[in-house]
Amino acid sequence: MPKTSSPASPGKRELQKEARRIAIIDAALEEFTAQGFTATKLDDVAERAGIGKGTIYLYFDSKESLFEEVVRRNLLGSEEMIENFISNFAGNTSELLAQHFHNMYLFTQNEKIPPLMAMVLGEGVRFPALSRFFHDEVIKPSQELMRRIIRRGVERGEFRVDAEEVYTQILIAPILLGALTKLQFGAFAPIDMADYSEKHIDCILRALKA
Amino acid sequence: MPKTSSPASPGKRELQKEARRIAIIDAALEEFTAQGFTATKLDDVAERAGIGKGTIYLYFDSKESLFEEVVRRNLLGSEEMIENFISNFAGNTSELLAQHFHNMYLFTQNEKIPPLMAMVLGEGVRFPALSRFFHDEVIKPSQELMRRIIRRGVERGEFRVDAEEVYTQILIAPILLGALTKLQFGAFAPIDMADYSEKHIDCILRALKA
DNA sequence: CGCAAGATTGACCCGTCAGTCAGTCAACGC
DNA sequence: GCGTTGACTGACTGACGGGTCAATCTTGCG
Repeated sequence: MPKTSSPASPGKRELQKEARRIAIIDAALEEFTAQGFTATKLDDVAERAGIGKGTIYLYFDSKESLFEEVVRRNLLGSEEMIENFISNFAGNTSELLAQHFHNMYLFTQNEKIPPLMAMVLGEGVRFPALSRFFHDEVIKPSQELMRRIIRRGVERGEFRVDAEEVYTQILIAPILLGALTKLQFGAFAPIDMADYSEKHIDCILRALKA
Repeated sequence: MPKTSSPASPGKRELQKEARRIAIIDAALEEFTAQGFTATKLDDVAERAGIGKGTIYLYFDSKESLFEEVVRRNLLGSEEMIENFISNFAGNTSELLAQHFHNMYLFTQNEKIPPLMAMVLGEGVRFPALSRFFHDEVIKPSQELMRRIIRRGVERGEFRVDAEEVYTQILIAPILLGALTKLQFGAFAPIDMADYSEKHIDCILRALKA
């Protein structure tokens, strides 16, 4: 079988390896999100990445660890960026909150994200390690950011004093459900996400306002 | 050829058949919710139901149609009951809404329900028919009930006039996310669902109040 | 060049199940 | 009883796909 990947890259093997690793993860993302974890065949992942199946095992221990890497690389947040955004925001907290939610909606608009979330929710139960990782690395930091914003609002007297006691899940839930609904039912029951997000943010502000 | 619908006709075999059908669905529910669709072995379903695997195929065409039956039997709502409840409610709409949400929280507290929801989310993408069914039979009716309650509130001047425009998903989302969160992360990050639901209902009422 | 080290490959191995079906068993009518 | 009918069974099959590894190719270096 002729080798095709010979062109160029006289450079380091190191670079090649890292590029290949990423190519595999990207291909796996495509397949996992399209087929789900169990239904995805590593043969297909390999084909999409333009390599042989065996090669996958040079980079990952198993299908499962590949899956974890896919989640890791694609859901791991840019928390620092958001943190800076929050710290440096000058306007009032309602605007800050609205902007932050807007950003989250943008994030979930990325077509790769909802299927990934659905997978983690749907198949996560059978991967406790992944579940834990997801909670610690994605859910918890995101909750803490939310809490910081709310605290800011309370301190400035913009939000009611017991606003901090509201579970951040309650506030965020519609974003996730919106993404999942669109994924599952969008084909026959489309949602106007712009309108949806606007109404959502409006509801939240009403619920938190002093 | 034996009697079809005449009352009090024991027809031993008939009864046996219906009982067996239900036994299979119940066993399948257990296995599906514990293992997920793909990971569930029909041998295990059969063993749990106390029958041979072949028998399953006397009652269902395939693993997939068995799955659909499981969903059908367990998520199909008691809409009429709820409808009566709403129609006959005497108090103000805030109380009605609170009560209705309370009921939904109770429903999701049933330990069988969250895994089922997670399955529909996780594997639903590969079963468009199921997705559609789920939307038409579960989501849509539930949204319509919600909308009726909100309309009642608006008509009585209890809710703001544009409350009807709020997407019912936004209001319901925290229930689903709460159930899923508890399922996925409850083991290491427990939630006080009573408190959670209370805060949730409080938020909603603030968001809708006139 | 030539060759060793390392990278890649895909045919193969092997366990796993969904689904089948020939044979067994139990109920019912007579 | 006894024969017919339908329910039930579980060993079997065929497809499938995760994971392996001996063979092959590529690269870097002397």
